[in-house]
Amino acid sequence: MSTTASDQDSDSSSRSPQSYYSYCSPSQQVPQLTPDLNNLIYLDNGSKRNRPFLRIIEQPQDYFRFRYASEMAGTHGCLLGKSSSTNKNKVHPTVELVNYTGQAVIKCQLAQHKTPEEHPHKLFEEEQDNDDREVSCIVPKQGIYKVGFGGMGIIHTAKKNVPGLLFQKYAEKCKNISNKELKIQCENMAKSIDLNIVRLKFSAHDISTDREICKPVFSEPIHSLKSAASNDLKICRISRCSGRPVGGEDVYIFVEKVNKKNIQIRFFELDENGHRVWTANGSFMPGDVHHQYAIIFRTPAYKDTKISKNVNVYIELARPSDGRTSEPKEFKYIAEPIYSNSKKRRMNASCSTSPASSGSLKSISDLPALVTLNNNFNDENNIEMPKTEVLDPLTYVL
Amino acid sequence: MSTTASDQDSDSSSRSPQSYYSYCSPSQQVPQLTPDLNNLIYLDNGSKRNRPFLRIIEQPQDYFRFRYASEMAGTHGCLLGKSSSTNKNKVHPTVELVNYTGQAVIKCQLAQHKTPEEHPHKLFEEEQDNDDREVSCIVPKQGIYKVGFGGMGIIHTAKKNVPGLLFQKYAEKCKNISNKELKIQCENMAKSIDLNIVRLKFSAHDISTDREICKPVFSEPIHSLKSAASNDLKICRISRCSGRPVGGEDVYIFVEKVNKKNIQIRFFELDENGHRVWTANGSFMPGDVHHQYAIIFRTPAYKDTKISKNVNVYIELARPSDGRTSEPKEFKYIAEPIYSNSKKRRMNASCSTSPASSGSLKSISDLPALVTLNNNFNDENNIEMPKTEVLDPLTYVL
DNA sequence: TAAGGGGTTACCCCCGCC
DNA sequence: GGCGGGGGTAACCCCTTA
Repeated sequence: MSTTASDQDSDSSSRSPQSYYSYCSPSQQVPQLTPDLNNLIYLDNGSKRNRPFLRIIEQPQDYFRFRYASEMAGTHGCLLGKSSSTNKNKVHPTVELVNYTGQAVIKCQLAQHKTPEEHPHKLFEEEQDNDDREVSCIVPKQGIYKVGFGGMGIIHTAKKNVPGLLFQKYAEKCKNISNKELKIQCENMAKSIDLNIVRLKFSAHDISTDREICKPVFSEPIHSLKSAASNDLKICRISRCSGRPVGGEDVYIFVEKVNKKNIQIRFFELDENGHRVWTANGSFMPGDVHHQYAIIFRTPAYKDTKISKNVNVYIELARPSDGRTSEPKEFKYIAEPIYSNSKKRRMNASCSTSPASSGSLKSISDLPALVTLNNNFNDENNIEMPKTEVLDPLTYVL
Repeated sequence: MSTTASDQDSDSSSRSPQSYYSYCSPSQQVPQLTPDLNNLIYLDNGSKRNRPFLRIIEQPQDYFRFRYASEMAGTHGCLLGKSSSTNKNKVHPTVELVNYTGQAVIKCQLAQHKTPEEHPHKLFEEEQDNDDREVSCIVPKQGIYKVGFGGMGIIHTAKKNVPGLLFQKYAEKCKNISNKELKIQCENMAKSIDLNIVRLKFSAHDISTDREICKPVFSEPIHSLKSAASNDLKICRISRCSGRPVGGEDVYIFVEKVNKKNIQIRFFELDENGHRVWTANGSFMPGDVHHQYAIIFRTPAYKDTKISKNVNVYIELARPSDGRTSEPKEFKYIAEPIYSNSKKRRMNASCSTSPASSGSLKSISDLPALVTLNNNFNDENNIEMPKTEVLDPLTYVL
């Protein structure tokens, strides 16, 4: 949801002004090898004119499956550009070297999420058998200083190998401390590295001297697709998508891997401008999360329990640790007949996903009448529940 | 469910008559170190009088967690007797050497499920640091020829180590074939061994010569608790436990680990004698099994869709590969008002497990009225669904 | 600390689709 | 047939409770 600009390393003390130019709207797609008039915009700024800098034209996708070395036997697809998901045609992470003439080498390697340091995971290039931890390209190509990095993969370094890798790296640099001491330090360092998030680091180098032409740029983070700490949140199936405004009704949902101590179910309502005018949490306890893949929760009461007509709201999963949310699913609070103005009630008030269908929410009118009737309340009887029967929502917050 | 007798090795060509005596009812508990009058029964048979034999007094539990060597750092509880689950006091697998005088060594080791051969997993004895694959005890103790094997664990040998283990074992025995050939044979042999099931093999030996005093006995199989091929089946939560006799309604259930290609949801009805007078399967496809832990299925139609009063049936999980089933959960087919004789309908016709409660089925009267009303049909309207709206149950069979 | 359990890591393999 | 995904298993690691 958050369309953050590609961040220059946030820990770097001297923030380069160039970083302000590296913003790239996710919706903006810049095809490779075609003239890009956007360049003119960047030349329009007086203070930075003529200083070379790198800028990310196409961010990498947010989520990607990191593969272990043992999984590299076959082929499993490469890291794509962020806009590949919205468009049909595939693009790759792309950078441009601006305000530079002559040849240069652009290198790509993996950096940690929180620091500019090298990441223990390995950037892998298809069909290239180099054992470096980086991928290189030369600009200009066809006269253009833009280069897309295609065919890259991320090889997941086994956790147990990380301390050794760091030790190797620092062994010659740090001769002043004992091996034993260094080993302990490397072990501590290893613990601080998040193996589920990497960033791409692009740097530009003089083709003959290898000297850096400008400051490197860092991509937005790429999250491991298989970890419950960083994966994509998703509501796959939901047992009911309507209910009473007083709440307190059980809903069974099937979800992609979640951590039971780090998940919320959020109900919210949007106004016509798309602003959230009401939110509340579904109530459940960690024990109601079944093996990371399913949750039973109780619907929260709507802000007005005496609504006279149905209200459409949304349900989403939210992960407190990083603020990520799932795609929302629709939910409808059904007006109780006693408060309803119209005596005509709708029959299509509730819905249910069918076993035969896949996870996506169906149009209500697609559903067989039998199913749409299942969860209706016996509204002809018009029974109002005693207040004491509505269980208190125990909102669970991390 | 099946109360099989402890089986003498079924592959043995000459079946020992003693095996007929080794039957031990699961409900029968023989406390250790107390006189056992049952012995008299066994002495009553003319043909076998005075021949020594081993008999299992207490079977091991059906399900146990096999631990990897890497998990043996702490302690995780030992293998118990089968009747420990029904009683409070713990018992251990126990054998008795009958018709023997003088001292003897009783050994216990792991055997494969289908053959009397040694199992690659390792029997482990607490506080004993022996690297044997067996546990030994000496009888008589306190004058009694019964011995309980306490403090045993099962160490799961890694699958990849099995061929090597077999090779080691056969290397000196089979000098007539080449190492290469033997290696291949060991690899094939390894594939045929079920690592998720073991049996205990008890043998009695002369204390000085180590010669076997009688044929060994084999316990009932012990299943690995963590594998979906052998674990305990369980329905943990169920979104509804009542429905229409015509079936076709969605039910969401949370289950313990299952294999989507090897699981069925069975509805059945019992008569007053406990015989299954009707069975039908819930319909779903492998894709409706969510990550091994949850299933959406459609209820089957009851044999009579025009029942005039509610019918209580049961739902269970069934695993075709080994015929195992879960504990059943109750389900009620609700008579449609049009066919009902009585005009008084029950309000407690449906139920739902509450998020706050654990998995076990609650008494219907325990449930809050609000919840019990959720899934009722709008029976006041008395709408009969057109036949075409009822989806055909697509019974999935392995 | 014993006794049980759930979750994570690393690995292995299966699909549907070109 | 092999790409581009994806789910399941094996092995390991750690957490709850009492």
